[in-house]
Amino acid sequence: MQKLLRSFYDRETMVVARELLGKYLVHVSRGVERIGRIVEVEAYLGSHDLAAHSAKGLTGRTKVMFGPPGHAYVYLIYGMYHCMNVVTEREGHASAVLLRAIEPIKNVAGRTQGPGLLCRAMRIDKRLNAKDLLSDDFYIATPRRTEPFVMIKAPRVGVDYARHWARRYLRFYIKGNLFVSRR
DNA sequence: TGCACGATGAAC
DNA sequence: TTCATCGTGCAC
Repeated sequence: MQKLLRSFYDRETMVVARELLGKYLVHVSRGVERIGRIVEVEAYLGSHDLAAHSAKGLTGRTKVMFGPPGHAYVYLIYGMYHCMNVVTEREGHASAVLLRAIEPIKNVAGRTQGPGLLCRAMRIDKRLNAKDLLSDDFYIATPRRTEPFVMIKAPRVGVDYARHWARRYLRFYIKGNLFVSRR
């Protein structure tokens, strides 16, 4: 597998989001390598995007989004689930891609259809916040063999508070994949 | 120092 | 449709 380089993440967020589909998320913890195929993502375009956490500005939680690309932004949501993002674009742009669902490839137990379930199954929590995704134990890679797929665009989930930004088609997923979260 | 509210998921 | 559960951001 070919690990994605910094230059992959340092591009327009919507391009990164679309190209993350079909890639392999790899996390090694306690000597166990877990791999999931990314099948659903959402793009958060920067501090001007009212649905993005970075729209609140530079705060303790959002500082990772304002940092350099290719790092993980992991946060606790609703007091019980974690969500994982990939920081994109140049430092200071505060954009990211939320990983919403994966297809189990290796050592992934439990359901993975949704950002909270994905993190639970991949053993991803706040300890990985701000971690470099070019690490040896936490990265995204291009699989040796890639399956062709059709991509679907849809509005993002759970961001109705973001007015017109909630209606933009910034959710991308692999058509027909069984592990895409519904709604 | 207090409090309203989630980029969710599961139960009813 | 309701609820579990708690860190964050902002009001006071």
